[in-house]
Amino acid sequence: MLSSGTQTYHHGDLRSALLDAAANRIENQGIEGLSLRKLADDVGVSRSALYHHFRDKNALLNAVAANGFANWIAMTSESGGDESVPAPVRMKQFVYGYVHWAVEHPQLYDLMFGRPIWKNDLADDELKDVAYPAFQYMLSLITHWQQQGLLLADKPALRQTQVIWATLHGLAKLVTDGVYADSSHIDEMCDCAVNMLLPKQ
Amino acid sequence: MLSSGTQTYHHGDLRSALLDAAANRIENQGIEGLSLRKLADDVGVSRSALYHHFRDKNALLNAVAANGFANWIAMTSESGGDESVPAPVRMKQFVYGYVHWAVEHPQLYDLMFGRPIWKNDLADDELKDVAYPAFQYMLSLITHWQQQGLLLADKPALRQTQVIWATLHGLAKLVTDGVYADSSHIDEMCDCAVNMLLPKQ
DNA sequence: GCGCATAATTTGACACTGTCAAGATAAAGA
DNA sequence: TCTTTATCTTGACAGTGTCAAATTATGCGC
Repeated sequence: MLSSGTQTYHHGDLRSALLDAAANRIENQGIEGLSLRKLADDVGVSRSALYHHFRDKNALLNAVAANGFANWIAMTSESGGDESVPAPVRMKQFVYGYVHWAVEHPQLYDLMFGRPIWKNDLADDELKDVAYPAFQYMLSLITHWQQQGLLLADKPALRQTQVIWATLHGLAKLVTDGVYADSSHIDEMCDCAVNMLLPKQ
Repeated sequence: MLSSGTQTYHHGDLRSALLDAAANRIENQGIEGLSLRKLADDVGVSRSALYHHFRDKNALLNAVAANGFANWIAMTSESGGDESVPAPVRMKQFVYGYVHWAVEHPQLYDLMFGRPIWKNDLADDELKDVAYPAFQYMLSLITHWQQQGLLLADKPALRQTQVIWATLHGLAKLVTDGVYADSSHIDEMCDCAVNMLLPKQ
């Protein structure tokens, strides 16, 4: 009784059903609230059926993060690619896009850029294959800004990329974590960040 | 058989013994690796003795974070307080101090400024009482920089504080999480950040 | 269409987690 | 000394991730 297109054997496409359910639960309850057994209940399957599609809980999280990066890259290249608008405007749009995406997917953002996966060396090859190009894309984009004269000419592009990314990352995390800033002033904060990072407006 | 100064009843000062052991374990294995039962073993006490000194595991983490903030404030006011050195140098020292402290205590920094505690509203009053003054101190410090002409005069100090803090926070997290930057270039990144954030050098 | 190999799924079990209730112990106060 | 009170332990429970063995259903070769 196979209903839709590409899928594996008898229970339908369990792998992507698990991925969807996991993404949903993460979005709502956060990574902490994700239990493999509840997940199995959501999909209507036994608690250890998952292990035939993912080696680990970590492998499942990696796959969710990988999907997130694919989504993220789509959003990012959309707001950065249009060559007809002037570079400063594109930079502003990029900053807005970056922070807003993080605010709209706080838990997913946390999973993708957070300590548990990267510092503890839990990222598998599949995730690295999609995450590293994303990092590289940011580098090329900001290098491009520098070439267009938006940034300091006498500082290495890599360092400026790291600082700009740090600012975006920090804005995103402070807002999503609710530590100090709240989400009603995101745009003002983004504006201020662009103003401070562009040497001459 | 009470050995040292201020302590409660018969087992000695269990509360602070637990705090010390918890801080040690967090420093080494991270928050994820902290189990109340291992902690009890470390101190040589039963698994639920802890509940007479902390309501929860969360209450214990709050107390560790609160200690971290006390430590952090001591470090911070040390590098920012000396009025004899010029303001730009002090700012640079502050940036260095901030990022280096985070890199030296990555797990503790994560606990103090991370999502689990703040977003999920798990911070108790004791923690807020020591954390909010820390945030306020950063605001007053950066406002002071603005008054001395280091920052943009036409942008609100609060916004610039948020952006600067976001940059520091982002640098710290990117380095400690090992996402993109590694720790051998911390100083170069800090230098670059200061250069980019100061409108005229 | 039949039977076998193989993949998918389930059940049982284990070690581990945080937390609580009830009992045991030792200290403090009268 | 006796009572009270705080401290600590033991037993228990629900929940977690993970694995081995058993069960089921699917696809392929005949």
